[in-house]
Amino acid sequence: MPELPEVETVKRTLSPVLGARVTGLVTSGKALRLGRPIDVRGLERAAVGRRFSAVHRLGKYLLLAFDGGTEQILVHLGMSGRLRLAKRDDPPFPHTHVCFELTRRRQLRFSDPRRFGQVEVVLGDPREHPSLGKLGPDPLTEGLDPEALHRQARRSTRAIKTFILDQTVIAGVGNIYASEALFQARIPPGLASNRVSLVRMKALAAAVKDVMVRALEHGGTSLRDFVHADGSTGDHSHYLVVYDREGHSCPRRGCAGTIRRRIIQGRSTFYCPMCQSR
DNA sequence: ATGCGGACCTGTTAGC
DNA sequence: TGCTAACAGGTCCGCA
Repeated sequence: MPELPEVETVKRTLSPVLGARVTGLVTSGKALRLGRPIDVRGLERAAVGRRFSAVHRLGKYLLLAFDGGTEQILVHLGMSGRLRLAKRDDPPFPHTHVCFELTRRRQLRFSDPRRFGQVEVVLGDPREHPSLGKLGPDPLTEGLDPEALHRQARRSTRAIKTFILDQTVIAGVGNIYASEALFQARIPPGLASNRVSLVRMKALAAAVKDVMVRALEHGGTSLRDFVHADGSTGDHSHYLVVYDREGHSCPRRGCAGTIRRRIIQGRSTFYCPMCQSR
C-alpha cells in the first residue's frame, strides 16, 4: 500500500503517543509476511511496561523505540497494512493483527487484510537486520547522489523502472512514484539502466525527491484505502499526473501524447510515449 | 551474479 | 443481482 511519503505521514501522526506507556498486547495469531507467526513473547518483552520513546523511518520501514529497552519493533505495512491510533471503545478494525494497549484508554492497532506486512522485534543495531542493512539511500533523509546512481546503473541491464524500485538502490520508491518520477524526468520506464545518461540520472534523482516531497506535503496518496494513524485520509491522488491515467491525454503542456500502461516487473507502469522517448 | 516470474493473501471493481 | 476475472501502494525465493 504505502510508499515512502505514506510511511513518513504515518510516522508523523504517531507523535501523540510518544511518551505513552504500553500496558498490554493483543495479537490475532495469524502469520504475516513469509508465513511467519507473530513473535508475541518478543513483542511483549520489547514493549509492555515501557513508554514509546521514538518512531524512526528507514525507507518504507518504521522502527518503534521504547524507553529503557534495547529492542525495537520493526513495522512494514506491505500493500494493505495500516497503523492507527484508536480508543479502547472504538469499534474493532477488521484484520487487526497486533494491538498495543496504551495508557489513557488508547490503542495502537496494526491491521492488514492481505498480511504482506511485517511486525517483528529487532535486537541491537537495526543496520544489522537483513532487510534494513541493505537499504539504499533514503531520498528525504539522506538525499541521492546522481553520480553514484549512474555508476551503479551502468552495471545493470534491467529496466530503469526496475532499478529505482530496488530498495537497495533507493529506499522508499514504490510503484506509483516510480511512474511519476520517470514521467517527470522524461525517461522511458523500459529503458535499460546502463543506457541512462548522467544528465538523465541527475534529472531522475531530482524527480524522485520532488515527487516524494510533494506527496508528503499533501499527506500521502489516498488512491484506494490509505488512511493515517489518526484515521484521516491523504489527498495526494489528485496530484498524480500519470499513475492510473491510461488513455488520458498527456498532462505536459504542448504534448499531444496519450498515457499508456504497460507491465514492467510484473507491475502496472504508466508513461507518455511522446515525452518519454529515447 | 543478475534478473525474471511466481508466490504470498484478501478485498474491490469491472464486465458479463 | 450474482458470478468471475483482473487488479491492487511490496517483498522474497527459486530457477534460469
